[in-house]
Amino acid sequence: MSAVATPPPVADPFESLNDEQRAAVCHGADGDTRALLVIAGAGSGKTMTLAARVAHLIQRGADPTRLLLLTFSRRAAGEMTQRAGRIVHQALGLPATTRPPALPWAGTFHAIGARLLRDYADAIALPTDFTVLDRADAEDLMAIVRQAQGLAATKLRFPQKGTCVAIYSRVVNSQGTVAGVLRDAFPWCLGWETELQQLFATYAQAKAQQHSLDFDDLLLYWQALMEAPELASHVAGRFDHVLVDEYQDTNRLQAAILHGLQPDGRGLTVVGDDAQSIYAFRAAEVRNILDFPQQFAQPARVIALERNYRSTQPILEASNAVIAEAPERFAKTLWSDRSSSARPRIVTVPDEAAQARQVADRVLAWREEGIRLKQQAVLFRTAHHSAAVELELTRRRIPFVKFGGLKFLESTHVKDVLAILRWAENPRSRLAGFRVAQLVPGIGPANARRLLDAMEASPTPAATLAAHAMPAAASEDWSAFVALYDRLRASPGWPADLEAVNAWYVPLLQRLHEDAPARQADLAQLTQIAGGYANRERFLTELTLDPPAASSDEAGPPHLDEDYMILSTIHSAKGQEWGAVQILNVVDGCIPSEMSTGDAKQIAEERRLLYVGMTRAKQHLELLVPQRFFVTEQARLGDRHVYASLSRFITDKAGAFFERVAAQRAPGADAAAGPDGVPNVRIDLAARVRDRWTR
DNA sequence: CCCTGAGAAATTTTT
DNA sequence: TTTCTCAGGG
Repeated sequence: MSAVATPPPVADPFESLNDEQRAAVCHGADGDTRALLVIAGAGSGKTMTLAARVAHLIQRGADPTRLLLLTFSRRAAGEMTQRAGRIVHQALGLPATTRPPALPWAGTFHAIGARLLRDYADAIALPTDFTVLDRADAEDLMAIVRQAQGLAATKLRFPQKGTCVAIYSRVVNSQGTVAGVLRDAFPWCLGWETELQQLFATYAQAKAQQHSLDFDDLLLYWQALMEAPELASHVAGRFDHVLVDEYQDTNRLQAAILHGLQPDGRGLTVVGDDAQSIYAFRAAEVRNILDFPQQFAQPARVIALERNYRSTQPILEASNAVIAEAPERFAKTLWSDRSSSARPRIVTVPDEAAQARQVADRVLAWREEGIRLKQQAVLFRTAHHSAAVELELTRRRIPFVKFGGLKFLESTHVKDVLAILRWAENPRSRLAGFRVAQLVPGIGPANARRLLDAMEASPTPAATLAAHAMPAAASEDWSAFVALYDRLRASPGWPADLEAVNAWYVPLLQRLHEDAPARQADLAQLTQIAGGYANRERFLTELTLDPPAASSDEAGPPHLDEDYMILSTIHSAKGQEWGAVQILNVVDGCIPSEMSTGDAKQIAEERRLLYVGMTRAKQHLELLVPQRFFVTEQARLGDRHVYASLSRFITDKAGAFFERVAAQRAPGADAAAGPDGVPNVRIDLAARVRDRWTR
C-alpha cells in the first residue's frame, strides 16, 4: 500500500457491470419501492453485485450504520464489507488513507441475532448475560437431559444425542411439529414422539436455568421479538435497508424475521439461486425464494443474472444439462463467452484406492501445466469420502487443507480446555462444570453432580468449589485443579490463562490418549488463536459464533505464501471457485447419498448438490467414478464391497456433454508400490511398539 | 454406591 | 471413529 497521492481514478466503478447487474445495483434509485429479488446463477458475479449495491446505496446517501447485511458465513460478510468499501472508495474518489465506511451490521443471522438479543434482552425477559451454546455444547446438554429422563435405559435403543439435537433443531427451524419432522426426515425415530417431546421440553428448561441460548434460540427469540408489535417496529426502525445473501438457504424462521423487519418489502433485497439450495436438512426452504415475489402486497421485482464469468462453456453446458432435470425452478440458462475445446471428463477407476492415486496424479499433472495447488480442489459429498485421498496426498507430500467435516473445536481435547475457561468465566455453567469436574481422575458423574448442586445452591459458587470435599481417591488431583481454578478466577490474564490451563491439562491428555502429541499440537494452535483476542470473554463468545473453518485457517497469514490444495465437502465449497476441480465418488449411493433417496425432494436437493460442485470449476472439471466401493461400516457381516454405478444425475442426455475416460496411470507411477502387492503404506510400527511402554 | 473398561452400534451435509 | 450401555471390581 503506497500512501503516494495518486489522483483518484475517475472511472465509474459501476462501468464494468453488465445490464442486469447494473439494474440490480441501482434498483430503487428511480423511486421504485418494490422489494428486489436477484436470481444470481453460479459464477454470475453475485458477491460483486451485492457489494456494488451496498456501495451504491452509500454513495446515494444511505447511512452505513443503518444497513443490515445478512450473509451465510462470517467470511462472506467480511468479503462483502471489503469489496463494498473498495467500490465506495473508488466512487467517491477518496484518498487511499481514508478508511472505507464500516458496516457494523454485516454478519450471519445468528451473529446479528445474538447482538440484537443482548440489546433487547430486558424487554423480552431474557438474561442479559446469556451465553451461546454451539452445536457440541447443545449435544452435551441434550445428553445430560436424556440421561436424567431415563431415556437411556429403554429396551429399544433411543436416538443418540446428536440425532436428538438434529430433530429438535429442525422442529424449531421449520416451525413444524415433532411428528411432522419425524415423518419427513427421521422416520426411524417415529416410535419416540412422546418421549422426544418431553425431552425437548426439559432441554429448553435446562437452557433457561443456565442462562444459555443455542443457535436455534438466536433465531427463535429474534423472531419472537419481531412478533411483538411495539418492539418489532423499534428493531425495524434501526435499519433503512436489509440485504440478504444466499437467500435460497434460509429457513422459515429467517423468512419470518425478514418479514418482520420489512413487512411491505420496501428496502429489502435478497440474492440467491434456487438451483443452489442445498441446506434442506437444516430446514432451508426453497419455497422461500420461489415464493418471494408474491409475498408482498406489491410484488417484488425479479432480476436474473445469467451470464457466467467463471467457467468455460463446456463446463456450463454439462452443468446446465444436469440441473435441467430439476422439477421446479426459476428457469435460467447460464452462458459464458469463455470457450474451450476441453469438455469436462468422467473418469472411471477400479476402486477407491485407484481413485486416490488418480486424483493425486491429476493434481501433479495440472501443476505441471502451471495450475497452482491453491487453484485446485477436490470435492466430495461427505467428509469421510476424502480419507483415502488424504492418505495419498500425505504420502506424496502434496500439501492440502480440508474444509468441512469434523471441526477443530469439536475435538475432545479442545472442548475440554474451552470448558475449563468457560467454567472459570461463569461458575454457574453446569454444562462446563460437569465436563471439567469429570476430567479429574476419580471423579465421575455422581460426584460431579454433587459438586454442581452445592455450587448452584451457594451464593458464591467459586468459593464453594474450592471448599468442596471430594472422595479420598480424588482429593490430591482435585486440589491441583482447585489451585488452577482459583488462579483463573483471581487474576485473569490473557492469553496466559490458557497456558496455565494447558500446563494442568497436558499431563492428563498424555494419560488419556495414545495420540497425545497430535492433540497437543492442536492445543498449541488454540493458544495461538487465543492471542488474537483481547480477553477471555471475547475469545469464548466469538469463537462460538465464528469457528475457524479449516485447521489452517487459525494459523493465518504465516502460511499465506505456501501453496496448498483444497479438500472440501461440497457444502463448504459454496461460493468458492477453482481453476481445476475433481469430484469424488460420483456414484449412486454417494451422490445422491443413500440416505437421501427417500423422496423426490431429497433427490432434487442431491442433484443441486452435484450442480453446485460442478459449477465451482473454471477451466477443468473431472468427475470420478470408482466401480467398486468399500463399505466399512460394521454392518452385520463386517467389511464388504459393493459394485457402484454412475450417479443417476448423469443421464444419457447430460452424459453427452462429458468426455469419458478410464484412468490410466502415468508410466512408472507404480514404481513406488512394493513387490508382490505389499500394500503401499507406511506405518511406523517401531514407534507403536515403543509407545506401548512409554504411555 | 461409583468408576472404569469392554464390546456393540451407528444414518451425510452446518450456522 | 465415536457414542452408548452393561458388567465387573473397588
